Amino acid sequence: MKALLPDGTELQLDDGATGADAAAAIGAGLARAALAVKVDGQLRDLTAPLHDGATLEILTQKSGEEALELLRHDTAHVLAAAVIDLYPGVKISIGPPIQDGFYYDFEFPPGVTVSDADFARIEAKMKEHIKADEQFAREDVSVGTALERFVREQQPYKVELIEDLVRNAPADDPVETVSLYTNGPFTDLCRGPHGPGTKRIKAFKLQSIAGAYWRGDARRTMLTRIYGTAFFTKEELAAYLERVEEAKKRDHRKLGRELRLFGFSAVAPGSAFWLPRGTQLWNTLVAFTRELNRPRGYDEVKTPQIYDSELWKTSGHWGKYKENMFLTAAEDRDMAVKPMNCPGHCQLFGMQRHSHRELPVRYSEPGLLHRYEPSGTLHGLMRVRHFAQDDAHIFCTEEQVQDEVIGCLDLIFETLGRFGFDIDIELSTRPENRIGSEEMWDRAEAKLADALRHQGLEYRINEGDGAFYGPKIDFHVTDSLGRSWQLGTVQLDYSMPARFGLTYVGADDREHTPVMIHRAAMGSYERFIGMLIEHYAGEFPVWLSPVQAIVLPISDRHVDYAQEVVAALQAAGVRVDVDERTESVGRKIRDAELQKYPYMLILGDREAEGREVAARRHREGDIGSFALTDFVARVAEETATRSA
RNA sequence: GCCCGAAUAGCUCAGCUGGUAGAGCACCUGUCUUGUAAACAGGGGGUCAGGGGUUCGAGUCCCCUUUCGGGCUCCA
Repeated sequence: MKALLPDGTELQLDDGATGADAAAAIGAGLARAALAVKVDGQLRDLTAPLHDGATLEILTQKSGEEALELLRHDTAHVLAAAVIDLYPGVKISIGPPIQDGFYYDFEFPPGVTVSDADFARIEAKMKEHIKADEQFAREDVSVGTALERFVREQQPYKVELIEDLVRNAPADDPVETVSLYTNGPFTDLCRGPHGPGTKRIKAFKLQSIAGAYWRGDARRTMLTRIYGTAFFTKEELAAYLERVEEAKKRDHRKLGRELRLFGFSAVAPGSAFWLPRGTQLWNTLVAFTRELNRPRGYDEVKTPQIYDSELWKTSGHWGKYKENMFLTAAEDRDMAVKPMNCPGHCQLFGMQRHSHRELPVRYSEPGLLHRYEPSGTLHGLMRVRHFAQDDAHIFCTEEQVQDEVIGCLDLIFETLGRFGFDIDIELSTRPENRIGSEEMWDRAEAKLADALRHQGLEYRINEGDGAFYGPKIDFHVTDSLGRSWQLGTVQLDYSMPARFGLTYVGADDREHTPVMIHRAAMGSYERFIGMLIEHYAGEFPVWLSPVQAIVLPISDRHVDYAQEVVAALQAAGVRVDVDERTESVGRKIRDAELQKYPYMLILGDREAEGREVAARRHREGDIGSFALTDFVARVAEETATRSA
């Protein structure tokens, strides 16, 4: 029989030949390096028989992501083998490869807890299995045989997985057999494929331990998840661990403290205390928001913090989010601190009569919000209990929805584009727990999809993740350690205006219910600042930097001129510090570099005489001398145009 | 909220199997008056997160609480 190779050549093989045979026919080196084979684009074990006319690609460690995934999947099985050796009675569930590594979920016997202190012991046992070069042997068995086996071995999770496989199979293609993979003492229900043997695992490391609910369901057992990673070489593993260490240096919680932007206190968990510099950064972003909103027809408004529970019942939040709101009472009235601005904006809209001629009405408000987030979900600035959004609500007619959504997408891109983030877009559709009719959801989801297509944007559908009142488009960005966070959002809402009885008077002189669009570009300022810190590693562009320059007089006799320079910069709106300590210039520069000031201005006799500044750029070093007026103009220009 | 772990000076950390706290940086004072990434000397600063227990004796062992870290669930 024949097989076709990636370079277009044909390979002659005996009937019944396997991927391993094909690799051997090409060359002994490839045979040794082979991990798996891609047959007609499908990854298979090397031992799987080929068919005539198959297109083949031999997977080796040079094959990139797919090869790494295979290796990590192999390593997950070795981890399970080691854990079964060390913890008799352990129950196994699943162990897939993931981004950057793998995990395996276990239920340890009652009373047994495993922590990262046990990693050394588990890793040692894994090494024994790797050294033994145990082969991954695949076996296709009937559902009955597999069930019997896992029942006998008291592995209820595997039994449940098989039962679900059978149950969820389409009627015209029922599941009759399942595949098992055995490496050493361990046999797992597994789709495969796997590499030839455990010895291919040249470098691995267990990384962390975590609880994880069985099947991701908080009502079910919490399993113990062990995370690890694996590479084909020790050098790659070392390089990866080094990258992780480097990424940790960008952590916004660390930089926030070092750069004196914000802090946290146990007296207000999940709520940042903003130091002067952090507050400045915050205000710069709010000013940026206002500047973008103004020409787009937004009007800034202010609404109260605390409302009667009746308002939350009307909006629907009381039913769905009461547990996550800060509740209070005043004169026996149940009140709640606002977790979002929309009901307040509905109240505001309803305070006046509106003609269709006024629409769209666009209210923006950087309002302070409080959400009683579960303690375990808090995370630096990324997930907090007290925050503000660059929030706005648009009330418009059905006909205006398309243009308004497009306008929102445009605004979000202009906002996020300024910072150069890599953005992932998601369209989140109707959730299980929702209000409104199916027709409403059909229409709303279609409108958002249309707007995305109109803008030529790539997006992914996130089934069932919409807000309870409508579908949404979300903008996601990843942090320094690869965790994804939602920033901007556009949400279509056909429910809340009706619940609040909002109307406008149409051209037909009748009352109509407006459509409401909720949108934010940065999301919350807190999270956005957290992302910015990690994105820039604390080295903000000039326009954004809390303090843009620091003046460094060389000796005490230069302090007067330094004050003059400070005054000139401040008069032009430049944010500037001065270091008047009687320290060496080297010392002042070092400290200023560590604080990541974009500009350092060194002032000595030469500068004082010539009305100049000797400028130094963060990271770059000396950039030469400027006439004081020229330098002031430069920074003012960079700030005004946000060009540096 | 759930699982695992952690909490020692402002920060980063040391403190062996229990014998009542230490370093570097930062801070303060003095000397030095400095030309592009760390001058020198001295000094102050800790109810070892909080509470309870075991013990002759607890930073160290046990329990509870709080907060934080890594995940899971959740995220209007």
